Amino acid sequence: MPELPEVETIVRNFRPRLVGQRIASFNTSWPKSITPSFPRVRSALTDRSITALTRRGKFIVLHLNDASWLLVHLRMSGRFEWAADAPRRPNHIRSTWRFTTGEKLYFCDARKFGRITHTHDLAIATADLGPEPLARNFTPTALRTILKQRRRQLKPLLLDQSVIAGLGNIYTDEALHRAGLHPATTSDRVSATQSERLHESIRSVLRLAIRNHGTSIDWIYPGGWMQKRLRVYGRTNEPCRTCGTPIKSLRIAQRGTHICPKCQPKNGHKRTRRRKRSTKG
DNA sequence: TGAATTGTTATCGT
DNA sequence: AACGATAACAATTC
Repeated sequence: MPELPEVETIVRNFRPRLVGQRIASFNTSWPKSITPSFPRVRSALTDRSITALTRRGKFIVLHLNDASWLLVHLRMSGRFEWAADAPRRPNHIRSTWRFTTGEKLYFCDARKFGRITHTHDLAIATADLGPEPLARNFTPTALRTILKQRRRQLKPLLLDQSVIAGLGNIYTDEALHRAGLHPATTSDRVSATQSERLHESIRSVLRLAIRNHGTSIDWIYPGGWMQKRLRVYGRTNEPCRTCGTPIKSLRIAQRGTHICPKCQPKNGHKRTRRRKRSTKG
């Protein structure tokens, strides 16, 4: 559930108190979530200091003082919690960091899908992630190239972390609506103008969501208010904020998908068919 | 109670 | 072979 803006918010929130801490001990009650293995990660972490906290796609990256890294992926329901900040002992604690200051950090995860990975080579660990959509090198041309290189429906293409890192179900739907594109549109049929609009939509919706500290949909991720600004996600049958047409929910690539049928027409308004056929032999 | 939820991976087909 | 579509899966909530 947490996507790029939520992960970015978490990183910003935890950075001041986490960076500089030295790990006294690390423990888990769910070793399946730890890679390469709990004993190896425990010894890699013990007595190390955290020198920086960053984000790559939906991964939280803890930089350690021996030039190794700990990657945390929240998947659906993962979250961090400082023991001292919790009014009572949190539910679903899976892993615990104890620091030399005496502070304790919990990794809580109701659904146990979250993953914690230690690596000595960050580049290898993140090798199959696509570009950061908010980075300078993610230009309109870069997106145009991505769309033309493939021939896939836009929705699963944008959800694919190896294509672009950080988009999930919410912001994919939001970006496509803002760009006026139907999620089932085939990527190589997106025009240059549409591609440029999609590029702008992706970046502006992510920036807006970060400014709003992410989307709080349910119990999983509290604290954000981007849900007030969403235009399609979770708004089935509610009026489109652009044209008033009821938002429709459909299923694309086994994912719940939300569109405005008027703002995001299936084939655009032009060319509804193509005749070209491969004649290579 | 079981349908819904998401990102990743394995598998199947072209 | 490379790519794209699809199914399965992790486990829990409401």
